[in-house]
Amino acid sequence: MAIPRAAKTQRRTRIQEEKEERILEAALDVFSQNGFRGATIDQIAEAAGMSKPNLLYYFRTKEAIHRQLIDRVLFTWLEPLRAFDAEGNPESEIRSYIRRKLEMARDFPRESRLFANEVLQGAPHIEDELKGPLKALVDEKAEVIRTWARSGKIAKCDPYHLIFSIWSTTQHYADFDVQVRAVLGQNYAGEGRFEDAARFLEQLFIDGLRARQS
Amino acid sequence: MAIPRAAKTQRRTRIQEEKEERILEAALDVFSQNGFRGATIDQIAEAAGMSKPNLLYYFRTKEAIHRQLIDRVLFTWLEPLRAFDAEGNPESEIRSYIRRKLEMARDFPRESRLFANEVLQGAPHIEDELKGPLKALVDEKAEVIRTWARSGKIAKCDPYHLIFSIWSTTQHYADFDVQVRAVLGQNYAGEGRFEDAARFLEQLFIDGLRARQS
DNA sequence: CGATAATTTGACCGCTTGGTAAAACATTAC
DNA sequence: GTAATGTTTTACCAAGCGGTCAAATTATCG
Repeated sequence: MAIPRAAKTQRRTRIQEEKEERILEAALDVFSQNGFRGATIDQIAEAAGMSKPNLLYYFRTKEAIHRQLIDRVLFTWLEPLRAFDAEGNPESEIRSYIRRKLEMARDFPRESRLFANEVLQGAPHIEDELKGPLKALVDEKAEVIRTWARSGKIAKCDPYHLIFSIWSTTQHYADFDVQVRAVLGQNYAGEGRFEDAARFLEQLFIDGLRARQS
Repeated sequence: MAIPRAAKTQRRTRIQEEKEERILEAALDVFSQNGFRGATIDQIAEAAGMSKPNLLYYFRTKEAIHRQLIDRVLFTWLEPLRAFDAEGNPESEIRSYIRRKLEMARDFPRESRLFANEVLQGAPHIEDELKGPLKALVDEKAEVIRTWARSGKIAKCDPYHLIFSIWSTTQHYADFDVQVRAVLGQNYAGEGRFEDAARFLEQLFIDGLRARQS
């Protein structure tokens, strides 16, 4: 009798732990490439090397898999912003924020695309998280930036749009990877593009935000 | 007898013209919100106010609708970059390019999202266009930028990443609109965000690219 | 008008999809 | 060992999907 699925007992078995991980890993592949509606349970099951009903034994619905993935990603995705330190040196804080975000785009492109897919399609599953925790965190860091600007450490600028522009420029290398590769062409498209991007973006933001007297 | 669908005669009737337009308009809504796989013909037909078989009388397959939409968008989407003038003043050229791209994000967000959806999911339908015409155009304009940099009119920088960063920052306001609204909150989220964005981005890029002696 | 071509509809098909039921099989605890 | 629990499989279903077909309807033109 196994009516209640894999969650009746509080303790998760070794098998549960391992299989759920495999499913999430496979689902990340599939969701990030096809979006929620475009992904099928069969695809995920095959990628995870198990049958569809077996997968559904661990996650009752497609949405359940997606939700858990999104929750994870959302958390780690904001890590770099959380690390933004009000006490640190503005220039080096911004510089290392850009660098960290770029590293994430390079090392976790699937996570970035999962998130992009979700937001692009109207964020039907995470509107609350965006309006709640995300907004709160951004508000907090925006205040830090505003303080820096007021004390003349960086140029006066709208902190929200500054954050948006760092998000968009860095995530571009994950979300629009195909386009970036197509434009740069074979010759250029080694992983070196991330270093070139880092150099360019650091120059742009640091020089663009350098405090001016005018 | 109407065996060959709406294309046998070279001359397109008034009805054809009008219905096809209505279908494409509806399809833009649906595709841009759900991506290709996520969109259904029924949805598009309903949005266009006609029955599914009727829609399929004008476009034989779902892909045919999508392809035509993509072709259109791709063309108009590159218009601002094409307008980039080698003879013009670098600062004002860059400034107006940013402004135009932002206007497009504001006025044609569905087109932007259609494109983003496509690229995000690996650009299965437009890889050739990216590697061909798009790359060619970017290569050309990159050379212009490089010339400006060499002659000291703007700071030395990687022209490709400069273009990427303008694309990403401006399109962000269309593609990630939900997130932008969520973060800015009710108070801020009037259309004024585009003006704030324009101010910020112009400042960032102009100051970030101002020629330096160092 | 009448004929011919263009358009629209309703019924339908085969396939894929998310999800279920129940029984077979494996593991663990005593 | 054996009983209880946890896991996996096989067979299946109802709904949704892209698309077809033939008949019905409407527009066009001489």
